[in-house]
Amino acid sequence: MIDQPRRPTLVDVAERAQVSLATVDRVFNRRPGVSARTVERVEQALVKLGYRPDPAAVRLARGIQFNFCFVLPTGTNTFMAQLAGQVERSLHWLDDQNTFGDMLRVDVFDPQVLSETLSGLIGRYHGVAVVALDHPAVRDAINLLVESGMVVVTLVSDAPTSRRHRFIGIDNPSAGRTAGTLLGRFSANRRGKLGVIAGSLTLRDHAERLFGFQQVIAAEYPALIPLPTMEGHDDATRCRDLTATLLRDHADLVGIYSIGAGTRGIVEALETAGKAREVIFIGHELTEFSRRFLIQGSMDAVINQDAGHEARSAARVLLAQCSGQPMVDDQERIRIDIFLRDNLP
Amino acid sequence: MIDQPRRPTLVDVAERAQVSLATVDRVFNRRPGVSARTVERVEQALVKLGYRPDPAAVRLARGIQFNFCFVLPTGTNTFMAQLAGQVERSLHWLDDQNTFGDMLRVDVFDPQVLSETLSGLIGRYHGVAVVALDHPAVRDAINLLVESGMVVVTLVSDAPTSRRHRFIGIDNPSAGRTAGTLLGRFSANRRGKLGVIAGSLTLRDHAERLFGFQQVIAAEYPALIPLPTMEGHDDATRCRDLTATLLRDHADLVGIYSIGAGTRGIVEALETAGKAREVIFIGHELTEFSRRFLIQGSMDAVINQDAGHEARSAARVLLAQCSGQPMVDDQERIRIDIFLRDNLP
DNA sequence: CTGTTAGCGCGTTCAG
DNA sequence: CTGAACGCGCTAACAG
Repeated sequence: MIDQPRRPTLVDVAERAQVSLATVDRVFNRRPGVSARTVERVEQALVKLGYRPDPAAVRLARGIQFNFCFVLPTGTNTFMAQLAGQVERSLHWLDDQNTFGDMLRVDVFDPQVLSETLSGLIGRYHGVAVVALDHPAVRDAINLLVESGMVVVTLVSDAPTSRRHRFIGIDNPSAGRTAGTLLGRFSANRRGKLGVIAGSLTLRDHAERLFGFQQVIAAEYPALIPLPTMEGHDDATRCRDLTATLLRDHADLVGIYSIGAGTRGIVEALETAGKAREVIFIGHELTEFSRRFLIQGSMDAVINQDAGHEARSAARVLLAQCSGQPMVDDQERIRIDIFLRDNLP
Repeated sequence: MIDQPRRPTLVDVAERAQVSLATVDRVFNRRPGVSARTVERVEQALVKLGYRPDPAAVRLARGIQFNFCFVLPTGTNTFMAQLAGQVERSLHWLDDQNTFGDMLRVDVFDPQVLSETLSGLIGRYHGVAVVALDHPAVRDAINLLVESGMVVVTLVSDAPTSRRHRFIGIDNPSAGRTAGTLLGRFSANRRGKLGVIAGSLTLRDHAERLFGFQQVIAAEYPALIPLPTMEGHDDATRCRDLTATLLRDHADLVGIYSIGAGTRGIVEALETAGKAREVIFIGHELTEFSRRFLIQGSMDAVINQDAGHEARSAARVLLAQCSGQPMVDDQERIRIDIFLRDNLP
């Protein structure tokens, strides 16, 4: 290939500034012990040559290694299983960056268990990514980690009042509004009730989605009346029964918004009642099931957060924070994906 | 931090296999000149220790440098400007990977110019990312590059019959179907005409979107009749005039699908006619304009491809192909984003 | 066939 | 205050 204009190295800069390699290094890394005059000369050479350190060489020379820990919920929720799988893959990637990662699975729904688990991590890792819970005990535990100098990011579910460095996940009120708009527009001016099934309203993200949803429906679609929100505890069987009740009690049911998991149960009930096409159904997270439901028409839209993206992003952000590198903000923003039958990946 | 179980190095493997560093290297990199017995021993040690090469060290030692070229269209189309900006940023990233990138802007709509430009790249780069055109001359030029040993990826617009290594962009027929479904469902069972404005139907991606769109409308929404497709040449003024004509001639216009650029003009005409709310309008690409139109309600949905994602993906894919590294397929799949007012980033 | 050795670009002692 | 020298993990000549 044609002339490779070899990128300038510290040696090049040293030559140009008529000093030694070590001196240039000291100036570049803002270490003390260099006379003002020399600093001046070196800095000139630095900018003149447009020096930029070779990240590979830096990593090699510094021999830096980090330890990260991913704390995920136990349980067999399809989305969390997906997330765990993707985190697993990110761990391999981290390995190549000379960083070791562990994955812990705990009952994040129990604030005590979660906060104790987190506290136990102090001093053992440089960074922690945790599917959090907005609870005082958890917040304190996170703050403890941060104060001890660790980098903490919350993943999927935030603890906004804590001092975590960053939240990696979607904007849940917006996700709820998105569901509301889709349901409203898909309803084709029909008039009637809306069923809303959450996992548990004590979960902040579910509560936030509900809020956004109700906001839009109330403001834009007065013909649609949301029924009291039910809690399906992310359980398919339970959701199925709730849906069956819904269908029995409300002949004018226009649509259902499922805020959490349990999608399978809802579709089952809809199909049993022969209303899978008639009732508009919107839920969260693209899984093998919701994917199938979209294709066969029993679901109308799926709001999704990309588990792979979230896992990779968490790994990248932790690494960037720990090693003081910049990051591409744009790349780390988790989108609120809308999937219809037509744009499935 | 706690015990860092230092990752095994080639030296560790060498010790364990009772051979020298060089021998291990030969075995690991499948180079000739090692006796079968030794190979055996070394491989055992390799797997036993779970050896994985340190990418940073490899890059440093190999001193590999690549030259990439990004070929983008000239013209001031907002999306292409976005793409160019994102490519610019990717070039910086590539720089850190010790890879130099150039960006060329040519009139890709002229097959001759494009194919000659491409042919001129032979031997000057290791990899090329090009916003292509499905034309025999272009296809031949791409094949020429590939045959000369270069890695070629098409970006945003494909040349599917060429031997490019990969296409980085969205599935356009699906994008068209997505627009069709949204328009159909948003139409709330209204009955009437649909305006369709493309940039130019000689552009493969526009033709593909149109195909998908019509497919869905014909099959699922018989109450909606697409009018003959018009060509706005991605020009706002022209699109405005076309839209004005459309509104004048068809009182029963239910919606408009804009396949290419020129969104601004369409909204202008809609607002002049006081029909911005009444007529459903769906278009492509999220820009500062379409963003505003979504918020103010003159657009109902935007189908988007993430220019930043595409630029980064092209860079990563080229690098991975050239250096023989694996890539995360999942991460390189460009999504068909749907944006409503509610889920704007 | 196998081992020794000199770098790659940078960080980090340790002398001067 | 400054410079020389070694090492990080790996590759690639060059010996043996």
